[in-house]
Amino acid sequence: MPELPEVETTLRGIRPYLEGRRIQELKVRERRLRYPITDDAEEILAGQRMLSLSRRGKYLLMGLEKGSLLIHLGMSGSLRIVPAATPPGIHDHLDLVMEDGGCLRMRDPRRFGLFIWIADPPEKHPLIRELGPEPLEEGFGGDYLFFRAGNRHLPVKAFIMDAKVVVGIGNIYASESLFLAGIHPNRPAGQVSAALYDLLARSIRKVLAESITSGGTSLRDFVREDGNPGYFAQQLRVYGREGQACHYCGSLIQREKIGQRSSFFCPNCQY
DNA sequence: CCGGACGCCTGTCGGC
DNA sequence: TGCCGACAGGCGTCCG
Repeated sequence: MPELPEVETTLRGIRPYLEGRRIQELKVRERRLRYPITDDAEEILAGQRMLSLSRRGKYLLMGLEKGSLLIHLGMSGSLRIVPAATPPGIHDHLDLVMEDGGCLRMRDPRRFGLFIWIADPPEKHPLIRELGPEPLEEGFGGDYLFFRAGNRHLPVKAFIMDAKVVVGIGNIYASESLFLAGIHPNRPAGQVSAALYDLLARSIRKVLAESITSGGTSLRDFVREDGNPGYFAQQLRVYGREGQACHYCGSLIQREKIGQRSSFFCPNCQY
């Protein structure tokens, strides 16, 4: 569920409560996430100072005095800052209690999320090592996408959702970006022109930046660190709007499965 | 190597 | 009211 804007929103929200502070203890109520939380995690984390927080794609990285925490929110995960005494709800799987009484609480009903400690630098970790460029940073643009697309036949929507190509774009923002660029999500990646990839790269940046400004998209699960929703759902142009009028031409927005994922597009504006 | 299908989990919603 | 299938923001693995 959380894509780059939701993870970025979460990062900005939790950073002031964590950066430079010392971890008092890790409390785990459910160890079975995507990878099980190992039995030594509590011992490793207790007493360590959190030196830095950052984001890589949809991963959150927390640099500690020794090693790092690697966190992913999967489909349904969220992180909130709560007073340590707040009773946990269902699916509140763990608390990272800080020495000042603040507490980072992870909720994840579907348990596709990840919370692991790693000893080596994160950029060497297999989950991070192969990731493509950040879409909002240098190194990402139309010429890069055009080059990577080569003669590939997969739908362009699946192509931009591949984290090895570019990180952070999930099902919502893929549909939104392709609408802005006027590209049909089912077009083979290798049959999109360099000029259109330039437009697509700009559209991706625009959509992600807009959403970050709005605090991300809340459809069902996503909440910000203070429990409030993000408001970008109100600005979605096609996602979730099947059967409704295209804001630009009035045609009815269609939904189609592409790569087992629902995709939304305007049949008139996108080709 | 590439692309598509599937599985991992729980919750919600709509139709019958 | 209850049941059942479809679907949900991600991603790794397997297979042809």
